[in-house]
Amino acid sequence: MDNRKKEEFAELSKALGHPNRLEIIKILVKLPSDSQCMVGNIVDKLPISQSTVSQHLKILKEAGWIEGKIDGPSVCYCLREGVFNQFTKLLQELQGNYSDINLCKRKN
Amino acid sequence: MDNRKKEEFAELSKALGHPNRLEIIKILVKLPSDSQCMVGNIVDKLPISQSTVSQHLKILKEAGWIEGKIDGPSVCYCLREGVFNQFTKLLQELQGNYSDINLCKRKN
DNA sequence: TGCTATAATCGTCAATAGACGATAAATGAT
DNA sequence: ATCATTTATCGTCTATTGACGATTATAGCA
Repeated sequence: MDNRKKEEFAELSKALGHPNRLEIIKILVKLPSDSQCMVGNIVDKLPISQSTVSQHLKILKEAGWIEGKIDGPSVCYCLREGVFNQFTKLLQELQGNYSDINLCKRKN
Repeated sequence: MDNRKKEEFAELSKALGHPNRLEIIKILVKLPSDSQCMVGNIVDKLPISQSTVSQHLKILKEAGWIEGKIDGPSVCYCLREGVFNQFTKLLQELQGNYSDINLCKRKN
């Protein structure tokens, strides 16, 4: 895993590393395919303010988890295509051919 | 995904969200099964001080990624058994039955 | 042209993170 | 008992994060 990938993976992981952002991802995953994913909908489902949600969305967008589509006066957010695959692949690459053989023998 | 799992997943992700910590995980994964994984070995491979490495190890340990075994005057760190499986499962649970159908139709 | 709705950005603040050197604690060797 | 080695912790510092309310920007409507 080269440096670029390491940075990419670290940023994706870091973005995932907050309960409210995980919740946002969960909301987007669970959306029926024909429904809207406006910011307001997300704000309604989280116990934090609109501006804070907007910040979290920015972090998720910059990390590559989501995309925003302007739709009239509002913005529709959605998961970026293939991002789960991307993340899973990076995780597997980190894991390599690791097996439990590598574990320290535990005596304590 | 209940709240407990969300916190657990967020902490694991957050711990992974730093290049130096990713590097530490990579070092532990790559270790030959019969070699030592002393802190000093890790310090030698990273461009940061011993105290900072120790902090990163603490974060990884508290998140559940690694374990430390005391071995004489030194400490041997290793991946916690099954942690990659745990993380992968949580990721899959987040992803649920998500498919690209949910993506916003992109026009912009 | 205003007016409303929506979301992003700004400014602020407290808390956390990430780095360092110095020190402390624990073990093993002399 | 002293000393060297190894690692954790402490104290400090700066930068970043996560939260908020207020403001700004943009689009659609009256």
